[in-house]
Amino acid sequence: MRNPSSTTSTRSKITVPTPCCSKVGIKKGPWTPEEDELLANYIKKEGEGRWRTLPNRAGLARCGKSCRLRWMNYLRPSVKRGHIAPDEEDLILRIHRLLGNRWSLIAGRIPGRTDNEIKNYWNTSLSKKLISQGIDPRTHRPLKPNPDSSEMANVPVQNRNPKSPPVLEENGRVYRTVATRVSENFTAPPNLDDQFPNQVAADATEYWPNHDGFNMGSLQSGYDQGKNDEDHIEDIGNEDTLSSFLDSLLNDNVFVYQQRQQLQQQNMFGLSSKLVVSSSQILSHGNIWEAQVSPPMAAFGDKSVGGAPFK
DNA sequence: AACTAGGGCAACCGCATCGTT
DNA sequence: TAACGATGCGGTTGCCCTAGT
Repeated sequence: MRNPSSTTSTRSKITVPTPCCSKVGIKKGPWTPEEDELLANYIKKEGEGRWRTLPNRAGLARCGKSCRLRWMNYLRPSVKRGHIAPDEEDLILRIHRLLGNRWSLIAGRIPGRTDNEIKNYWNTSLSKKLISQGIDPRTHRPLKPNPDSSEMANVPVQNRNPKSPPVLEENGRVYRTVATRVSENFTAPPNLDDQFPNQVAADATEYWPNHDGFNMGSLQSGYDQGKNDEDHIEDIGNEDTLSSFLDSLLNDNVFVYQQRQQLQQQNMFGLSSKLVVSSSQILSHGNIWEAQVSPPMAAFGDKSVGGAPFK
């Protein structure tokens, strides 16, 4: 569930029952083949949407939410069912490490898979597999903390630096810390891949080389090196930028900062996509940069009407 | 064969968010 | 600006199946 502190709402806090869930005479429980057929035929003819009134129009004694869920998770032609392939599993692991339990976002990057399916797979299979490998499925870090950093092992990355501010929301935009120089001297990291072959390196010990495309100059334009300990904020762009950003992360690339100009232009339009990446240390110009993008509690790609922004 | 425990998965539920009025 | 409606998301529940005893 969302972290209540991650967002603010102007809505009344009075809980209003979702109308379609409180109706009498609404059928619950497993769907029958007949119901499936009714729903599928109706959507094929009329299209998706207007879920609230769809049951009546389709002749179903279900609530709109139930119809939507059934369609999205089961009946949609694009839904791929069955065994999750190893490459899909690897992708889930990598994205989950970056995003946390953002199932819809993870599903959005795995064609044919639904958020529900991935969530179930995670809860029933992957998390156990990680635990058996000695990895905390929540943090993607070793379950047995390193004695050198035992106190920090379970501390969210964002909170390790007491000076790190929380995610900021201002003027309808969302900001998060981008980079903090944490070390002048680079020391080769241990290779966790040997220990945890199914995991990308735990971010606490992840060091990224200065890949092509990492434009330090443009980074510095958002970060004043004269204020090493200060935090810096960077607005996040739209879903295209986010998508390419995620791609770059998944490919073990570093931020594509040359898109910064484009980002700034996009931000002029008030786009407020929120980006979550666990802290990663980026080697650049002899320094290790700790990218402190919003932690999973932040509202990465928060839902919006008309479809999840990054699906 | 009967019972029990555990896993897998579909579906439900509560609530956040956004657009509209 | 607030209220409302519609939609989407993530956590949780509960049913069904299977393996073990």
